[in-house]
Amino acid sequence: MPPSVAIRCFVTIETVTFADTASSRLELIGFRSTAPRRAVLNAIGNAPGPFTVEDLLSEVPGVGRATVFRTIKLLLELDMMCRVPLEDGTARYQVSEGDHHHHLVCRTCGSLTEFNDPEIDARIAEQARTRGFALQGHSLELYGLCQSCRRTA
Amino acid sequence: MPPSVAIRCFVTIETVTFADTASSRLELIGFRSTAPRRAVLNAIGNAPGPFTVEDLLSEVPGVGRATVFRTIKLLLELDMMCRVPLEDGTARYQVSEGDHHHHLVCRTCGSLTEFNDPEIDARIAEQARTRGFALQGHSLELYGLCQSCRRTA
DNA sequence: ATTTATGCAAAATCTTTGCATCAAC
DNA sequence: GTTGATGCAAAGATTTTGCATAAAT
Repeated sequence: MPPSVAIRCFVTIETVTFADTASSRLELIGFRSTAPRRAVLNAIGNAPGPFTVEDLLSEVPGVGRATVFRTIKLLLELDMMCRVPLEDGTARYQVSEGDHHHHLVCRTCGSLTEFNDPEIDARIAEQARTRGFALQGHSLELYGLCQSCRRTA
Repeated sequence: MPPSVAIRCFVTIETVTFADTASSRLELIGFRSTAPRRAVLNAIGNAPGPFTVEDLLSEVPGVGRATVFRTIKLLLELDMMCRVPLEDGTARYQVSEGDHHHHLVCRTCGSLTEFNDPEIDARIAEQARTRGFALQGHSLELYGLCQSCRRTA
């Protein structure tokens, strides 16, 4: 009988959170990892959906307003989060799922769905080119009723 | 010699101003034509380009802030003016030239150029349809440098 | 006469800033 | 020990509201 060998394999499934990723990226470019900052990043990462600044403020009771505003600004500048303008002039924030994208904004429940459309992007680039406009960015939001609100209505 | 007939023809070229048009439309739906309101409509009609609420306020010194805000809101609701959201969260206002349209927003000089693209609109409708989204409106802004700012830069 | 619109000033929002203190590196 | 980050509260900026008065129909 040949000798047997026991092989035990540990597989750790690590969920890399938004807070972790963001924190690392911030540290890389010289920002410090502080408790208040991490708290804000966690709150953002755990948000169940699009949120307002007010929402975020109430999720991090110990943290000062200024810090929350400063953190949001930081993440926006680094494209780690996106700001979605609503029709009433207010905005919602959300962690960007992919790269560049557009949004479907539900007027009833406020849900935000990201989507991409290379054809639209191409036409946009073309329109800019035609007009001698040096395109640097764009923003596209669709407003209406999401699938479930539509059924309810 | 046959009798002659003099025919004199008066042609009046009337420039119908924005203020006139808007005022009439407002009266038609039951709003009153008041001096402050007309002043605001005139200022809007005479604006050399996109303007902020602040710009408008300073153009109608005698008129109260509330009236200016209320008039803007009214015109937006009636689609007689459009609100263009900028990247910094502020907005500019402009009399809509055509029907539905999109905007090229110059990051340097702030100029706003309207454009249309049926193909983009079609793709947008298609994207909504695919997702079971009842599309009711959309907003598309392109950010970058306009032709002249681009040359200067 | 009715009823809408106005102006004012206060209130309500929303965001930024100055600065002393605290914490990270 | 340096330097960046924080919290607080005050200041700014922006928009809305209540209400007595004025003006339009």
